[in-house]
Amino acid sequence: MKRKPPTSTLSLAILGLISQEPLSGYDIRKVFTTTPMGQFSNSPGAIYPALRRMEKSGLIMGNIENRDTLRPRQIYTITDEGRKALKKRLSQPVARDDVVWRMDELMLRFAFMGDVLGKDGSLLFLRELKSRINEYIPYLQRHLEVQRELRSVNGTYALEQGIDKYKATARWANRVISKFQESPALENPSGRKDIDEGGTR
Amino acid sequence: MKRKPPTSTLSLAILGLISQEPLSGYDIRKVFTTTPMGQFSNSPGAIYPALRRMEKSGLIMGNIENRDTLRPRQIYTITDEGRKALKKRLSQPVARDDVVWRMDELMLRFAFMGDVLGKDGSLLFLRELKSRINEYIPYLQRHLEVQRELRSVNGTYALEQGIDKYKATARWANRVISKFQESPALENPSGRKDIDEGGTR
DNA sequence: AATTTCATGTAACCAGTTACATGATTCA
DNA sequence: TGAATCATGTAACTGGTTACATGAAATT
Repeated sequence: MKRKPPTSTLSLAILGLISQEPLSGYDIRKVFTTTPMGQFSNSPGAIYPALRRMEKSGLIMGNIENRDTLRPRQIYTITDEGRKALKKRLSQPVARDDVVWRMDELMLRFAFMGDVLGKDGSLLFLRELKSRINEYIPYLQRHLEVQRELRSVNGTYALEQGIDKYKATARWANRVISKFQESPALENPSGRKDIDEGGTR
Repeated sequence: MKRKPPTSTLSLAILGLISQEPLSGYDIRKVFTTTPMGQFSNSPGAIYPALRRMEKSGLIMGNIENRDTLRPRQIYTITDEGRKALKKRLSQPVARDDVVWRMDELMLRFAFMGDVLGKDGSLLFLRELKSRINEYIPYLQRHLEVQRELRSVNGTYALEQGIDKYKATARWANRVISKFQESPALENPSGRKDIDEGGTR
């Protein structure tokens, strides 16, 4: 019986990494412990069980390297089903709830989106993100007034910080949108590397 | 046997709310569903068990209102032990790991800190927060270079967004620090309300 | 009379953390 | 030869989500 695919942020991070190149559990841990991706957990007690869950649901496939030797390695490769699931997950429209509760996951989606959805998909994502943020900010600002009336000084400032962060993200989205529009509109949704896509640096 | 006090963000949010005034589980849910505090979960399946855990560990005490009537309400009040635990949790120094993994909790701490630690405590917290962020940003910027070399366009931008957010928070901290310093340095660590503390608005 | 709100809860499920365990291999 | 690294894993615990259940009271 195939289990249904896990949907945690960690699973997405792992699937995204494996989609770029086959990796072992240890490789994944290394990425998590040595890069800012570590925000999505780095404990073996999370990664190994997640890998097995993902294998059981058919998103990835483990191949034992050095079988029969003293130090076997499970190298996981993404399956066609996994690629389809990844694409589906990256293609989800940006919802208000994502902006409220799952900003980390949104940024993770954006980070892995380039190879899968290309520049066009990324642009669509950024425009949606901007819209959802701009719809959410007024709600927060109304609550700012409520907080002020409650005379909770710290509470008011804390809310202001939340608003600041969303504004910073909206500005970032604008900046990236213009950069994407400036550079030659080469589409690349297939995973192949464009020659010199980064030529504007 | 008393269980040891829960340490989740949700527990802190609940303890902070109850420290301001006695509340029922339903009251707490209402706060979570109608304000931006809802980020810290709003499901009854999280709140009611959390309340019972906190009661078992002695942080709060439930009193049944309308006992014997058809609609009893459990009103929870913070205990002395709970107040002590809250103060201790709010007084923790800001660690690098907090900045990396638990920004939400840090902001929650700041929001509840005013009544418990006063303006001095809040200032100390903000200065620590600023330092930890400024120590962390260079690490992120080094990884920005790595990402650029990997020619992962989206990955690079995603990291930039992370840095932007931290920078926005550092600027916010600076702003609040100056505001706290401008206004008359009335200390208020006792929970009593200063008359017109919000006079600078 | 029907719907919404008040108020509290449970059960099944999922998944993450901490801490520990194992044993080979490489390096100093 | 002892430490660090490679590589994989488990167990106990904690706690959150979804979905469901119950039933009174207030509202329309």
